[in-house]
Amino acid sequence: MEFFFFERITSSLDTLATKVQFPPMSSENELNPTPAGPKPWIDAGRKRVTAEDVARIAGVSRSAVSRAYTKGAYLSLEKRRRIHDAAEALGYRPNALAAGFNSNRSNLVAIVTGNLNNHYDGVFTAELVTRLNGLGKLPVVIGRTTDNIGDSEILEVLDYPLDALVIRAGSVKAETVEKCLRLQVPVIVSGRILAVGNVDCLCCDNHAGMEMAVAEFARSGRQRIGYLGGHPELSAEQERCAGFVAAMQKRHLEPVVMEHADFSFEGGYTTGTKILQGSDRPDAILCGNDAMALGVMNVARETLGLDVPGDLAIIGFDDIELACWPCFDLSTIRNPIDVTIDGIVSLLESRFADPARHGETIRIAPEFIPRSTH
Amino acid sequence: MEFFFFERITSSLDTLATKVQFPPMSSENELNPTPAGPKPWIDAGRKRVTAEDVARIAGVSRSAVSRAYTKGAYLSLEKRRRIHDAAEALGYRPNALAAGFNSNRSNLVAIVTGNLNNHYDGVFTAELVTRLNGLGKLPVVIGRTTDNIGDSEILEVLDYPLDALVIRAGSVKAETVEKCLRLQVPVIVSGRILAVGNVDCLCCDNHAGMEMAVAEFARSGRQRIGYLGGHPELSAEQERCAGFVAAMQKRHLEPVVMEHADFSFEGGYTTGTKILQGSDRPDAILCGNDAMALGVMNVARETLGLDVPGDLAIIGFDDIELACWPCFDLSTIRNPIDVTIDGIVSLLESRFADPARHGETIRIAPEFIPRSTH
DNA sequence: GACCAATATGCACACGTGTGCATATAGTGA
DNA sequence: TCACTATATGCACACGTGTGCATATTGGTC
Repeated sequence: MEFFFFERITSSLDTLATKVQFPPMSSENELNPTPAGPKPWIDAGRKRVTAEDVARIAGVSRSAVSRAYTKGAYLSLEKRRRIHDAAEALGYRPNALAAGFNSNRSNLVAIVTGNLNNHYDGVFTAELVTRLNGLGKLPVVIGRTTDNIGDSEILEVLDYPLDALVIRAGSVKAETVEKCLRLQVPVIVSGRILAVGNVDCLCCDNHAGMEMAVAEFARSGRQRIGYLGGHPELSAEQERCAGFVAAMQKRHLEPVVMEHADFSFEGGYTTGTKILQGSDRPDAILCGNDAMALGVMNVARETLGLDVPGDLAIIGFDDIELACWPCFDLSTIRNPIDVTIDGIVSLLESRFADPARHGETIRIAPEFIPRSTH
Repeated sequence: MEFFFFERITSSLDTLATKVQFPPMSSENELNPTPAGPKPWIDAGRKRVTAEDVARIAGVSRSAVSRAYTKGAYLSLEKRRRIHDAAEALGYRPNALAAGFNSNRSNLVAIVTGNLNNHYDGVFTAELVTRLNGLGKLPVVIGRTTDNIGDSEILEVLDYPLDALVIRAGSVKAETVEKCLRLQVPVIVSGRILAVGNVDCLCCDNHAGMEMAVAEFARSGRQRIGYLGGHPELSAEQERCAGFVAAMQKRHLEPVVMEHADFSFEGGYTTGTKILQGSDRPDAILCGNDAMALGVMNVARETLGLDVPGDLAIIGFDDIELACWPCFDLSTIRNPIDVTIDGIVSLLESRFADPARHGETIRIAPEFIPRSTH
């Protein structure tokens, strides 16, 4: 009697099996034979199996099913087994969203990132995703590959009850962050410092990094130093540019050229061409990030046949994976992803433990990585 | 009287303001001044504002609030205005998860990807994320940067009611996919063909791609052709390797060497060193992907001082962005990401429209991109 | 047998929303 | 005034789960 439901499902599946058309056979077929038993096809009318269904099959109350998945809950061994069997037969898994729904934890953590095509941001996001997966969180990525992300996308994802929001968009408005906080969503900003209550921030000490780079150029006797930055609207660019200018002034040096591109290889290549073909060519270029530095290096070597570092010294910023490839071996300022991710995870855990704690700011120390381009 | 709730909130915030400690001031502070009015700090005890709260403030029923956010619903202009004002004052946004909870649409789409540090997979994921964002879906990324992802991670994310699951893990088991289908979660597999009912697949015609590459080597008179593939467990590698072997046999050519690495630059570099320093060096190497091809190229040029393509011809697979950088200018087989993503989105939409439709398989046509390394 | 603690189990509520249904009000035409 | 339609609004249910509370059963000790 109580097995009626179960029978209805299997019979429904058998009926379906005759109707559904298989995709064309492939060579994979014998490698991965479909095992015998009920075919796991999607049935338009049927919905996900719930605890109620399992309870009906196992002949227990729905509460018992819930307890079967709760460690430490009182439940007789006999029932636990019956429930487990029924769940197995039906393919039941507790709906984590429904569970989190009343415990007020969605496990959703949104990662808002600037431009995913930027190699550094891509690796950064991937690394953060990996860590969040390890913490049992669901990383929801919000980003674009074409352009930098805007604040409207952040507001959209806020419609979901996030456990936290990690923002890595250099131009996010303080006003937007405040809207997050009003919805009681903890915010962590990476890549810029934001003076808004309750927000945790991490940022590389870009100023110090640029000072290191200029010091290296000065030490090796470069006199005609140029600068190629990213989009001036981005916070990282503002700090790096200011750091460069300050370091130059300190040494009474005048920049030969100062240009801005878009933090991409293509940008570095195009603007690098303009700089190097200009009337007074620098003998050193400090780049706002590695991608642009590689673009400049390509112009120098491939297009103009210049010797790097003989004719032109180049220093980048970030230390992306490509920087240490033998063909580049780029001197650069490391903006350590691992340290930053560790910091984010640490801040997240502190915030989960005490949502109302005051905001904390972590400055990440950059490091000069001497290679062969300066 | 009915405004008691609102007053409680504001007074609670004002009390808090004296207790919470500000983060240290920064130079950003005057750029982004905190606007006057209630400070949007997180309050440990307070929860997200609900429609019920808005209803209380606006003096209407909760249904009315819901209708205020439903286009086309009957609601007097007067009420709509009052609700909008109250919502604005409280910072209310409908909880999208609760809304989707009973309409059986979570908007969550999981993307399971092999190794996020693989450049191709990284860009692929980023592009798919961008598209899904545009469709109003929440892309949940499951992946690792260290190793290839396993099936257990897929089963974990299945605890959430996904709208769909896009798998790009070359070694996913058919059994795992069946578990997804049993939970009524549509599955799209990219990068391999899986003969399981209701599953949509996309896969580049790797066999044809390798045939093109071998044809190019043969045309330019290369006789001593070697092969460097990825991990043999991955479906893409199996197809590519088989394609290479078949194309060679067809021309009565014997491979000089056949090795396998891990689809990474480092793998290509290390195994490339082994191949090129061996006793009989090939005059052409066909690589399983571009990353390894670039690794091989680095060994050849930087370490051994070989001329590419004079001493050694190289052809890769994928056509990643780096392949067309001037310093590489790598001849390769394009595995077009844009076409693949278009296909995924198209399959997704068909699947949403008719969840029970039979599985469809799309073969993506590869294209030979002649550059200067062959 | 009496008492108590430990174990087992079901009921009912909460979580936040959309919406079907019933009902109330306003507007229009005869 | 009546009938009919268009508009407006609230009640109550559904979605799937965890859990507090009350109650029932068991096992052990005096």
